[in-house]
Amino acid sequence: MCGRYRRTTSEEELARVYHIPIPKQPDLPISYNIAPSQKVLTIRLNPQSRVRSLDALQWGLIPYWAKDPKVGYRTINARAETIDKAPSFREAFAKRRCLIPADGFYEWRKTAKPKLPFAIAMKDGRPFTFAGLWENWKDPESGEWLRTCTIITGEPNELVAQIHPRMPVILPEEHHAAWLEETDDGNLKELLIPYPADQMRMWEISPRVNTPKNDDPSLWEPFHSEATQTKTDALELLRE
DNA sequence: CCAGACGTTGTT
DNA sequence: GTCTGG
DNA sequence: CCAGACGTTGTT
DNA sequence: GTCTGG
Repeated sequence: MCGRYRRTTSEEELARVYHIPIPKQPDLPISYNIAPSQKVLTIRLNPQSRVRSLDALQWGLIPYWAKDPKVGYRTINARAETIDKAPSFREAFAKRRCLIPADGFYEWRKTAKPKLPFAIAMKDGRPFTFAGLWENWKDPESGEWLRTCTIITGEPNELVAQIHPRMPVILPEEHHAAWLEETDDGNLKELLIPYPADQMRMWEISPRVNTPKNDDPSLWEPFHSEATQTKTDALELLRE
């Protein structure tokens, strides 16, 4: 699902676009290939000060009651369909929601052999935000606090459905304020729907993206594998 | 009662 | 096959 | 998400 | 922490 994405918009620019004052900044580097377990840039709302902030959280949510932080390896995504029931996510869904800025994400078409990676982004190239949840977890051994997050996934739109049965939930700006509140008006689950396909584009990219060690702008370049050069159905994928 | 799970993906 | 690391 | 490891003993 | 299974 959503296990890899790109964020090359600076923190300064994101702060401007999403109305975030920046007394302090996480100073996370931009990346063309962000992977689970890494620290990722998030937007949260301080319920006391009513101010939005940019924060670095580790990707892979660890519930506060977990005994072992390794559960974070399996909680990089939360299913929208069950997010209000799943023990690992329901409390975070009720009280600890966040936004995760990106300007593209990657999905693999696995019905082909070998699997083929694709990039998905907005047609206008602007950044957007995934719907996310966050948690604090205290390491019982060291007493250290770990701050973690997860990206919510749901049904794909018609564009992404061509290659993959799931996609991350992207929230339009009109819903940011409600999502970031500490309270739930009871309708938040209704926001977790596929982002309109007509505003997005998708293209095949090089399998160099497969390893997060490769982290450079060339990952964004269109690429045509032998499989897509020879298979009619794959070529149709690339048509608008 | 205690023990054990608590998650997602995709399955050509 | 399953888990860890990035 | 994918890639890569997956083990033990005993310690210059 | 809370729920399910035995």
